[in-house]
Amino acid sequence: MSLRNEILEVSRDLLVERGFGKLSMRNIAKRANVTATSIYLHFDNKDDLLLALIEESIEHLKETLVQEFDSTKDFIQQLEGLTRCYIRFALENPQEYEIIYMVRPEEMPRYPKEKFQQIRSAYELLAEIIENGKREDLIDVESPMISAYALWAQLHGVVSVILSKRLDTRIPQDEFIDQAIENIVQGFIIQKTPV
Amino acid sequence: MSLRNEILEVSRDLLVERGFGKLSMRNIAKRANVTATSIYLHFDNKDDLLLALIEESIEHLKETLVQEFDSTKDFIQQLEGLTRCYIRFALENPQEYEIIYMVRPEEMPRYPKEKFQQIRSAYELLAEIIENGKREDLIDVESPMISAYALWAQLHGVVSVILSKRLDTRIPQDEFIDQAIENIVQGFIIQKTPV
DNA sequence: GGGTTGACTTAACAGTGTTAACTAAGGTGT
DNA sequence: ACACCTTAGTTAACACTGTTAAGTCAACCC
Repeated sequence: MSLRNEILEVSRDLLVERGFGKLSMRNIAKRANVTATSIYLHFDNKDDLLLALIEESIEHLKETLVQEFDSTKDFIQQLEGLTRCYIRFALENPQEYEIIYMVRPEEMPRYPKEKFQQIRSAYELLAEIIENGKREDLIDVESPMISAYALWAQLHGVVSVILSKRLDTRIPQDEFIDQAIENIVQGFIIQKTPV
Repeated sequence: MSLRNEILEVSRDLLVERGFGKLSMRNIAKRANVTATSIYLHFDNKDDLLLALIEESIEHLKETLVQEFDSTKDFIQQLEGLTRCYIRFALENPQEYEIIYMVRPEEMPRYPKEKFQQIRSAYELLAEIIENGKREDLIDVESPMISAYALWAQLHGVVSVILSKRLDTRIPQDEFIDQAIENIVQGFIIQKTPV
């Protein structure tokens, strides 16, 4: 196996094992049985390596969502299914989710913004569903793109509150998730039947 | 002025000026005209200093929300007012908001969880409003606490997407915020009038 | 066989948080 | 007055971090 892939694999392992904070060039190198500088032969710098990991994780998330998607279900079921799937992915792969959304574009000035906006590909599926819902006149949204973004932002909030362990200990996580999903989905479909 | 306050002030300035990432003990010390080790005479460690900054920022956020709160308005207006105010605070004080929610409890194992859960005090106002809404039978929520948390999580998601510059450049920020707030608030009040 | 290329290492720089040991000043007790 | 202790600060160092310049060593090419 090429050293590049070895590095990626080791990095992935270390990320899952010890978390983002402990992911250092020297740690990675040590486990790959090379020196830290060798990594620079295959990646421009740490950001570049992280970006490669991020892209892998995005792909993973995307696959998971696509796999879950069931076009035979009705609109609301599709929406709820995807939101549930999204949250499930994040909880089952916390480190992967974190690396996708914790690494901040502004702290990686060397890398083109497009790379980061590519991340939104995860939300494109949402946009598609919403677009369909609009076409079939099931919801009444002005801009499916903005709506999809808003939906995704809310989802991300729910996930990040859980992952960063900010949830009040008195609150059962499952109930919180159910409540949040209900709010999010309901907030969406209300627009067809205004009060 | 005591050195402790001087350090806090300098830290606050540096945080706002250069951001969280550039906030180092040596930088702070240099601007306060002391050595880095002097900081340790007044704070246990960097986490301790950060926590002091966080508490200040929480207080600021809390004050801003309380000031905005207008009990004469009706339930929905109260809800929308507070969500708007929350988002406005975050956009006007990005560094303060970030330090509140970006510093992660798990990366500060030395500090008691309660300190971090105290952060939820910001959401207590939300819980109160919801509680009132329930009492006056304006909404039908099972648990006001869980609902308040869900609401806050959604809000946080919207804010963090904007602050981390993840918003698609084609999407006007204001429209995104309006759409998100509408979704969030609507998702809430629907529960009184189920479809 | 000499030259070039590629993969890798060593050594170093500048930065980080943190600690142990030290200094200097001021106040207190006798 | 003098010894003592506390307070507030320092210097020097440790163990990390990302990153770079320079060097090594083997394999391949002509």
